[in-house]
Amino acid sequence: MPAKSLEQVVNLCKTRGFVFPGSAAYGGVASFWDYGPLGVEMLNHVKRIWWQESVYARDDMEGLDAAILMSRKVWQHSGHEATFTDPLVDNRETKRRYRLDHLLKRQSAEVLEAICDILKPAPTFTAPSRQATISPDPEALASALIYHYREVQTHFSASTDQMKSENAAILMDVFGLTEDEVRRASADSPVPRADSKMFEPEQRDPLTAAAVLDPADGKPGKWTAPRQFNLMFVTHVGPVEAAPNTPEEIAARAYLRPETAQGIFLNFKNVQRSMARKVPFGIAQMGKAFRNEITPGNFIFRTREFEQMEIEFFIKPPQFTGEGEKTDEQWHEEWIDQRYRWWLRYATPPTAGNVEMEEIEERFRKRAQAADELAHYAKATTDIEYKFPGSLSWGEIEGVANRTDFDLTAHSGDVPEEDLKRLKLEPNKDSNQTFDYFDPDAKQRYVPWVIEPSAGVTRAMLTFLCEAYDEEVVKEPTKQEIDQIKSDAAMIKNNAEKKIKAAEKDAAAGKETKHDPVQVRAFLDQLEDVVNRLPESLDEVLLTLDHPGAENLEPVKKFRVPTEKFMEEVSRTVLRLHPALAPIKLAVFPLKKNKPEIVEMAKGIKRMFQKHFRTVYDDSAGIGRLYRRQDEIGTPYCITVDFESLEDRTVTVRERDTMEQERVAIDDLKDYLFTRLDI
RNA sequence: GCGGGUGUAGCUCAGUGGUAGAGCAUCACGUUGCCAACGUGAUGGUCGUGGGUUCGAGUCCCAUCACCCGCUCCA
Repeated sequence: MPAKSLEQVVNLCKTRGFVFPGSAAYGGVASFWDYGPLGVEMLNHVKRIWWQESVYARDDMEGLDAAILMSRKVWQHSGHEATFTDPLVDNRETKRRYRLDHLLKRQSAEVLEAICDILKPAPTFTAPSRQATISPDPEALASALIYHYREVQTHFSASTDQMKSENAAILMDVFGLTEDEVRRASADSPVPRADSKMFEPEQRDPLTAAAVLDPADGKPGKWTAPRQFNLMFVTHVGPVEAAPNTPEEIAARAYLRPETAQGIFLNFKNVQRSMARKVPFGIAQMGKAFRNEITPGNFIFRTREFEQMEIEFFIKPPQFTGEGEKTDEQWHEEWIDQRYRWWLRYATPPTAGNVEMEEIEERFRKRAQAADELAHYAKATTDIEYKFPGSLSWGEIEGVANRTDFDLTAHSGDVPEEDLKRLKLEPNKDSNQTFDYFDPDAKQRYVPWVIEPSAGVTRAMLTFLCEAYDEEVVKEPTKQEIDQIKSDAAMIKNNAEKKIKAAEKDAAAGKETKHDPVQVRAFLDQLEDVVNRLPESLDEVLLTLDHPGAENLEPVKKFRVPTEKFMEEVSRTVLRLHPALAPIKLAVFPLKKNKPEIVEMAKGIKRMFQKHFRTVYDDSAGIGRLYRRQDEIGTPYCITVDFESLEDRTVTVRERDTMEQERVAIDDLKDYLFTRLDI
């Protein structure tokens, strides 16, 4: 059974040294996490099994590690600078937030025309070239609106004016520019400053004036101005600090890469030539990537700093594929399948039976993205998703995209007109290379197409942790103990019923209520369901107490402590990780720590293995507790040295999932463990 | 950014204006012949931060910071 709530996994991670909140001493920074001693082991294992399968096990792959910082031009031509920004608007009435272009797509033609009518006479669009940009096409209209609102804000916002004059002062003082040069440098304000009558009232807020409807309630919203969210982290190359938006600052600007893929595209020819590769072949890369996510969260599921494992697999374009050769669509399918099997293989411990394997498979699925979900570069994308516990539920863990020849063409300097048109690209005047390939077999020159399987390392770790987490009942609870829980639950119910009545009475009298009757009722229903299914549902009892409706109920508080203690007695927490993923592979214990010969022998066995994989020695508790501790962090094997060991040089090897023990000679240990750990 | 919630020991939390607590964890000593045993003791806190009310504030008031959940998304 996998984790029932994300909370369980988060707690385990924090207490057992997998993941710690970042910068905790200073109150923490949302979305940044530090990986502890066990976390770093596991991340390394995830990366290792991926690299082994993606690079070593194949004949058609090479590796790469490109720089995190690249020329800003890379991101201009890849489309990220223009597309990796989301203009968002809020409805002050419904408190809903939308992406502007998505919102416009859901408006009627009349509304879109109304917006155009408002924009056309506005001073923002008086220039003929600007006038042409106004059209009822949602995407074009979105960018026109963003530009328009920014101009409006520039003219009415005091703080913006102030910032502008400060910037101007710095430019003049420090860089010695004239007033005229400052005006030209400041590309953000092509419209001269005017008095407040410059914009008609409806021109100040076209979205609200044109009665743009909120899809949530179908009524016209009270909209905020669209704000641009650039999802890329900006930094500067060079130690000189320049004032914002000055030419010096803009020239030094760089982005932390939002994906590792572009580094591969730029090195396509380097790798192909130096390794004498023929298409089809692929390049794999792992590394950190950074995205200023608007909403990070769900623990390490979506973070602003994360690590990717990406493959760009270069294939023949469809128009050149001959008889019997795989098409782009077939290659796409093959990679989806390949990657899906990888996820399943490492989510399944070797001890799993057929029933377990089927259950695991049900929590992984492939999902083809709909046309309107696709990224700007993709022809088709299929996501591999995992059913995470709790509200997170189905979440993407890998995307396998058909990126066509978009990226390689976008970075090429010399591209035929028809290809630019087909890919909706502008000619690239910055690049001095053409990323094409001469196919010696077909005797043709072409820009390869690309299939991209792209997964997150940290997200993979979360996936495997959630899937491996189990709270197993190991000691059959007595009927008496079950009855105790039942009677406690009955008491909670009694008390809660009273609180519900009181709350309803207060609510009727217009008074503030301490309890939300609906929530409390929902909690009671859940509790009843769990109690009815006892003892099978034993592991759900404590989780139920976290229900929002259980808050502020006295009997619940009293119930929690003894129940927690009871649960600790009858159950064990075990991470059923695939051995390849387990942070610690082996733990060695002495049965008696005050018998020096036993201790010495145990430490000797630890030394035998520690250079091969992470091995620990522990004698700080009774043998039962030592086993449980290792179960909790997924250590697949424990070795115990006892009195018999001193006589015949055999030890007890205990397996994590089955808790079965086997007597193994010390001399056979290496064989025994290496085969089972697949090392 | 908006709405809601939470900040007390390493963790989970109790503390309803009057001496800062419990369980777990950690450490030491003793005991312990294979699945979260026991005994004794110890370590650990400017109660998120700043201000106010009060004889007295963890508790009431104001401000502020941080984190969590929801909204946009996606590896």
